[in-house]
Amino acid sequence: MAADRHSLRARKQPRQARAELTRQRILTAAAHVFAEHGYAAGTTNRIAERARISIGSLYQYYPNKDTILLELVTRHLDAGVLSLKEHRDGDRPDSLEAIMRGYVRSVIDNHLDDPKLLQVMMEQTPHAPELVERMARHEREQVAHTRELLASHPEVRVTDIDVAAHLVVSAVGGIVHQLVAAPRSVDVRRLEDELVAMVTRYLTLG
Amino acid sequence: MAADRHSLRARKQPRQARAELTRQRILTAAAHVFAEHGYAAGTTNRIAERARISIGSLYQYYPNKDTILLELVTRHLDAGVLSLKEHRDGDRPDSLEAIMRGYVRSVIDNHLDDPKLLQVMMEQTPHAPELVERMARHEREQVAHTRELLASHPEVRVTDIDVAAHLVVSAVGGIVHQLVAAPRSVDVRRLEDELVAMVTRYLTLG
DNA sequence: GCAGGATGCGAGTAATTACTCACAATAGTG
DNA sequence: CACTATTGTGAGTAATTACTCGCATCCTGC
Repeated sequence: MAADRHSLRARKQPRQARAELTRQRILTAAAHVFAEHGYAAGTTNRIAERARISIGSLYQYYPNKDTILLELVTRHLDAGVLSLKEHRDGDRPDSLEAIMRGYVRSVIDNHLDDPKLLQVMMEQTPHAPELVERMARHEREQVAHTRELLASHPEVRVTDIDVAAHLVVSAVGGIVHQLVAAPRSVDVRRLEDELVAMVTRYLTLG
Repeated sequence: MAADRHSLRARKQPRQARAELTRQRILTAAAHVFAEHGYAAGTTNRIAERARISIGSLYQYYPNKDTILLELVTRHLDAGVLSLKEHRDGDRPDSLEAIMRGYVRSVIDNHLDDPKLLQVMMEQTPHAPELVERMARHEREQVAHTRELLASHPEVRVTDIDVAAHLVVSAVGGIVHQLVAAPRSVDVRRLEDELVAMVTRYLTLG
């Protein structure tokens, strides 16, 4: 996971339809392999094998191993943002608790999808500057959005909105990641209820 | 990070004082190297070099690389438990908030000590069965202890003590890990205050 | 001071793995 | 069909790295 000088080399971009298909096959295979073996043991040869293409083809689409993970992370983040947007647009709840429930559930659903892969992404983030940057930006956006939400909602009573927004995002993210890391010893929906309750009470009783 | 058959091979145990010293040197060096390079790039040769011993000597004390990390994790967990005990025995606070403040601060202090190393430990945990087991046990103990605390404290009003204990441990652990992973963009003590407030309110207004 | 055990050494080995390159197969175009 | 650009192939390479082993050095008890 070091800086790579392969990045600069020009990669041809797909002209035929099968090229795009191969790209997708590689990503899907990589997701499986990384989830099963972790990043270090998830070798590029294994990925190619699983995708049923040759190792040479793989390197025609991705200049190095890091880039594959980077694309997986990007897609995961994009999917998360989209999911949040959908949750918000679906219904217009007025109570703060309903909003928080939507948020919490959305985050949980995103992460329970493929816990192992998510674990790998979290692991490798600190070792790739590109990933660090992307994650940091994503978090800033989350906090900013939450801040706006809190600021505009009449039920919210906290002294410092910035800190509160940060805490909410950290709490939900942190707990869900804990949940993902360890095999869940407690019912997910049950924990969701309590988490929503905790956050809501915190926000309304400042 | 696979199963290793070296583990069974007998390792001599120290007779002379310098042996124990070397052991300690290895551990200290390993902590630095893992923190700086991560686990995969933190090679045993680098550790030996930093400890100013030969690679051969290193393998006289630890049968393989995994074992070194395992010992570091063990010591960290033990230190954490000890720190918690001290916090509890130091003063006898009666308010729930004071207890929670002590707990949160203890966890934060433990983790802010060497964030990078902690990151590596968290990363590797899922890849070593021994570590998984140890961590799981540690968490069970934490939850059990918290459960007892909540059960015996008159201020606590929650419907399900088990879930509440789980949530508190997850929340504190999760948020602190988030805090450690990302460069903290918000003041630590400030976040601590709010975290304590959140948890306390949750517990007292069930 | 010496015998024997404990500790230290480090060049070398076997295995792994990211990545290359010379070439083959295939698809679009006139 | 021929011709060219695009896509696919996989044996091979260079680098890395966990770990070994035969030997040197040191310490301790007698």
